[in-house]
Formats: sequence, structure tokens, C-alpha cells
Amino acid sequence: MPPSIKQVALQAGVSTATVSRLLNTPSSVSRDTADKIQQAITQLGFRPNFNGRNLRAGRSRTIGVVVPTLSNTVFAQCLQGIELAARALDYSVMFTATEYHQEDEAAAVELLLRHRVDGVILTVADASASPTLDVLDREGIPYVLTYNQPQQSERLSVSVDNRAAAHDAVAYLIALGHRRIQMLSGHFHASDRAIQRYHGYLDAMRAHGLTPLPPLEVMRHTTTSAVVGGTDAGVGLLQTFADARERPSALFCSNDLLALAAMRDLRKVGIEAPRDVSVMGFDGIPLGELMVPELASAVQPSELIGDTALRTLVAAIDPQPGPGVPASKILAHAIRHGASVRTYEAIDGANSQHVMTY
Amino acid sequence: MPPSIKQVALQAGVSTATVSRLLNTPSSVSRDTADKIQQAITQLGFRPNFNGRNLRAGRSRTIGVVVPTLSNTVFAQCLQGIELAARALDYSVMFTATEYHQEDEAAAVELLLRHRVDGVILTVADASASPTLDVLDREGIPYVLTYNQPQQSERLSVSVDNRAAAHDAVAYLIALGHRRIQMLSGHFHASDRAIQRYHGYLDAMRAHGLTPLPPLEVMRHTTTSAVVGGTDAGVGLLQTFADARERPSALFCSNDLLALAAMRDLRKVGIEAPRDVSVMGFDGIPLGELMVPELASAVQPSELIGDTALRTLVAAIDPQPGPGVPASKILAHAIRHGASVRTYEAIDGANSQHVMTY
DNA sequence: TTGAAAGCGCTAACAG
DNA sequence: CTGTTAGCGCTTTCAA
Repeated sequence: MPPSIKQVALQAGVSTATVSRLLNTPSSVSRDTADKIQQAITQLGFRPNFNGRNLRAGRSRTIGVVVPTLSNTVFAQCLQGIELAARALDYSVMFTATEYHQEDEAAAVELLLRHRVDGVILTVADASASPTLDVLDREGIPYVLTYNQPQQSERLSVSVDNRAAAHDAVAYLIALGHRRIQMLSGHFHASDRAIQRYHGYLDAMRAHGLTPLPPLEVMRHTTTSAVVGGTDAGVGLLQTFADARERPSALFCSNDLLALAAMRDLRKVGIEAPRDVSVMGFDGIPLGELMVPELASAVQPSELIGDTALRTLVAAIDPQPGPGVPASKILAHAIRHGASVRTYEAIDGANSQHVMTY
Repeated sequence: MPPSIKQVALQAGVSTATVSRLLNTPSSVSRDTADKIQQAITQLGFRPNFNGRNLRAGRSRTIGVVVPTLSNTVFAQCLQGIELAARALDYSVMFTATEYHQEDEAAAVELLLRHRVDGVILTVADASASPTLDVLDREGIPYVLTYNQPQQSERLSVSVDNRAAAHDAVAYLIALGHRRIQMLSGHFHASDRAIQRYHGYLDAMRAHGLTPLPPLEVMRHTTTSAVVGGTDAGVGLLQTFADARERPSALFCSNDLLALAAMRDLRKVGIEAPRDVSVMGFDGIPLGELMVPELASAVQPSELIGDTALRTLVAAIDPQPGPGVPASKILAHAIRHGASVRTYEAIDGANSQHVMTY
């Protein structure tokens, strides 16, 4: 057992209350006693026990984080941003992953609540129908959603405007002359963002008088390997590209990992991006910039999302006098113009397609 | 304030001790009272307060994790492995990053100790000279190093054999006919692994009677952008490649991010891998497999490292009767044969180099 | 099988 | 400025 405030008090010849005062309100202790206590502290190697403090205070200065997976860089970056900001604000971070299992969301939050975290930052599968969020609401525990962009709700959240970002990405493809643009998406069921991005795709297509193609929904992916190929959906992707004259000239993917996996799978059957098809991702993972071709993408500021979420959460925990916290923070997205996308005219076989399409 | 065991006791008409018993030793409570208590619990939405429990027990069933950064996938994967295993063993995870600042290592551990974590998993800059580890030793807190591979020490650690893995990587390059092989490394100061990998490089070169080239040490990197180019070391890299006849035919990089950044920087001046130079990385990040060319690398099983570290730590926390835990666990590495590396003969200008080198 | 009581480490009145 | 005291939620003797 490490030394407690009691031993320090004994050693310094003061009461435990005084020791506590030095720790929390140094100014309320005389120079002399402060020195004595300080000396006892270093001598004993005393370290305050947060469990005692938390129990007493009813607060823990700890926040919980729940993300689907760390295999996707976006969430790792986000956690990075959270941790950095937390440290700056003197909060600790308890971390949990769900591997996209919705029942694990509930279990994770349950555990965090037992630890009496002061608040939670989380990304859920579907913010509009989440028992987990209902629990948090019922318990009155402050929480901030990341990546989730809840519609018509006063739930705190930090994200980009998924629909608008997807729209911009697809509009960019259209501006480059593409007409047959198809969306490749992760399971809509596992990600409400995917649905919003699909709506953005629809928006852009319709705004330009183009016929949307049915979305290609693929298995959830955790690792980058064998995401698309070999699965049913992988087959779907390859089928879609089987007929060179019917195939889309551009693919808009609901996230970068998917885009990369799709490129890999297509490459295996001789279809190269951007030579044969333009590929656009979503997320803007840093490594995308190092690839050849550079991955075009709708970029989200993941680390900033984490940073903002943490600050928003802390503001909700310690309501400061002054301007209230807006419920939803929409951060700016950007379109990265990578070489995985090129103009329609530059696509191999554009002419034959041209004949077909118009 | 959420309901406490006290309220449950009151509601169920029993003592707090009995409620506690139901929670911890269900078998020691009669069927009837168990039901009554259970009912009170659900009715009140009771959730045990771990702070109270921990305070009393002197254990927290929480472990701390300290990694340099989450921007490098390796550490994210490792944390992922830790969290997964922790959940399986009913431990919680407190997470901290240091951004490669050595003073933050100490601060992070200090914070974790105040939370009274039962143990710590960490990757430090230099395991052979770390005040942080000394603190942990002094306090008698179990800890497990990851990636660090301490020499001649009984400190618990989980890693690959960095030196052997680097040797194998370089031997592979040599087997492909390369003779002028140079190492590109992160700051030795910030990573003892980098030094060990350098020794592996030296081993391989010498074992084959080749003259080692001086290592190219570059700035520490956190993001993937502008790692090498533009910095002093970046200039160093480009200088090294300025003379086409003197330049190395293969580059062995101390980690994958560095390899990718180097390829990007060289590409900018018209030097392409693998056409003009073979590039080998270290880490085996999953995305390396999706790149073109696929990144050859010495692969570490990062998620398994995390998993193993957690299990090793828990074993150290609850010493089980039976076989003791070995101090150092060396996990198997593998060489990924990516297309970023090709035979020396296939390198453009190999002949002219040949003339020079022999 | 159950209850009473003490105490884990800390802080916050309340006195002095 | 400092000490006394009570109690945060929980577990664990010790008795019954």
C-alpha cells in the first residue's frame, strides 16, 4: 500500500485536513507548514489516491471514449485528438472499442458508468436509434457524438456535414465529366454516416440530372485485407465491372479503406485506377497522400474532431457562465484532388462508353 | 447522485453487506433475498461505483497504456489488441500518448499511478535509460514494455527480435543482389528499436562481406507529410541520391511511414521505387499491402503484441500458481515480399552501378 | 444466511 | 491558519 495522506500528516506533524489543503488550496496553508508537508510528501513518495478523491467528490475528471475500431486510422486520429486535449485540460481518458458490435456499445458504456466517468465521447452505429444513447440521456451523463451527425436532435455532436461532403465529392467527379458514377458503401446498417453520404451522392447526381446507380453495399471491414474481394459484395463489385461498356467510370466510396480495397481488387482483374476508373474515397486518411495514385477523398479533420469533442464535452460537464455550447458542431471538410481521379475523357475506353451512355 | 448500495439495501429490506455479497458472491445469498435485491437493483437502476470498490480493495482492475503516438498505425493496432484482451479479462484501459516527448512519459505514468492502475503497458524512447521505468520499479507496479526490447534485463517486454528482423530484411535485399544498401532511420535518440534495427542492418551487411553505409537519420515524424523532404535529413536523402552512380540500390527504412515518405520524396525528383531503387520498410502496416507498389517490410504482429502484453501484465498482477511468466516475449516477425523491392539486376542503371561498385 | 461495524483515502463543513 | 469530524460507496471481518 502506497502512503496515504494520513502518513504524510503524521510525518509532518499536522492534520490530514491540512495536507489536503496544501494539495488543493496551497494558498490556504502557511509557508512553514507547507514546507514541512512538502518535505514529508517527497520523503514518503506520496501520491494522492484519485479513488479516494473521486469517491468523495463524486467526480472523476475522467472521460470515457467508445469507438468502433482502431484499425481505421480515422478513429485512431480522433482518439489522439481527444487524448491530447484531455491532457491539456487535466482529464484522463478511459478507452473502449466495440468492433462494430452494437451490443458492445452498451457494455462499454455500462463499464464506463461504473467507473463514474464524468462524460463520454462516442461513435455509434446509428445515433437515431441507439439504446446506448438513451441510457446516457436517462442517467444525465454528458456525452458527445463523433462522426455521427444526428438529424433534428439536440444531442451534442462533432462531425463534418457528411451529406454535403459527399455531395461535393460527387460533384467534383461530375465536374470532371463523369456520368456513370456508382457508390460503394459499407453496410448502411453499421453506419448512419454511410447513409448520409449516400444521400449526398443522390443529391449531386440529381442536381446534375444524372441517374443515380444502385449503391454497392459491402461487408463491414476491420482489416484492410480481403475487404471486397471474395465476399458476396466483392463479387458484386467485380460483376459491376464485368461489362466494360456498362461499368461506371467513377466510384465514390464511403470511406478510404474501402476505396483502397476496391482499387486493389479491381487491379487484380486488370482494372486500374485512374486509367480505367476514377476512385474517390471519404475520410482523407493521411496515408492516402503517400499512395500512387494519390487517393482523392473527402477529407475530415479527424484529430480536430477529437479535440473539439473533448472540449465540447468538458464544457458540458462544467457549464461555464457565458455563451452556451452549440449542440452540433459541423467542422469543415475539404476535397482532396488526388490522382486516383481523372477527367472522364482521360479514362480508357471513354469513347465506347460515351456511345453507350448518351 | 446515482443510487448506492445503501439505497438498494433499504429498498430490499436487507443490509448493505448482503447486497455486496450478492454482487460478489451470489452463491452466499439465499434465493429469496437474492430476488428481492435483484428487484431493487433494477428498480433503482443501481450500478456499482467502482471508486468505492477500488478504494476498499486497493485494486482497480484498470491498466494504463502509454504509447508514443496513435498517428502511427502500429501503436493503434497494439492498443486495439490491448483493449480487446483487457475486455476479455474484465480489465479497463486508461490511455495516454506522449508524442515522443520523454518528459510526457513520466507525467503520464504519474497520472496513471494516481489513478492507482494495477499495471502499465508502455513503449518508451529508451528502455535502458528511462526514469519512468525506474519509478515503476521502485513503486513495485507491474508493467510490460511493448516494442522496446530491453537488453540483459528482467523487465517484462513483448516485441519482435528487432535486430534479427532487420537482419532478415537486409539479408533479403542482399539475396536479391543488392550491394549498396543504406539504412534510413528515425532518430536513434527517440527509439531504441531504431538502434537495434541498425545493428541488424550491420549484422547482415558484415555477414555478407559488404561495407555498411552510414545511416541516414531523419527527424522524428508524427504525420506522414513532409517527413523527409524539406528537413535537413530530407536534404540528406536527396543528396545521397544526387549522384546516380553512387546512390544505394536499396534503402532499408526503420519503419513503414518513413519508407513511404522516402518513396514520396524520391518520386518528386524522378526516382521511382522499385524502378530506380528498392525500398524496404519495417512494421508491416496493413495499408502497405494495398499500395502500389506493395511495400516490402519486416512485419511485426502489432495487435498480437498488444494482446500478449495485456495477458502478460495480468499474469504479473495476479500471479497464478503454475509456470511463471517469462520476462521477455519475442514474437515471430515475417518478411513481406512487396514489389517495392526487386532484384538488383532489374534496377535501372544497374549496369553502370555495377561498374562503379566492383 | 445475515447484520453490525470498521475503514479504505480523501475533502468539506465547522470550530477554534 | 489549522484541527476535528463526518461521510462519499464499498467490502470484510466478526457475531449472531
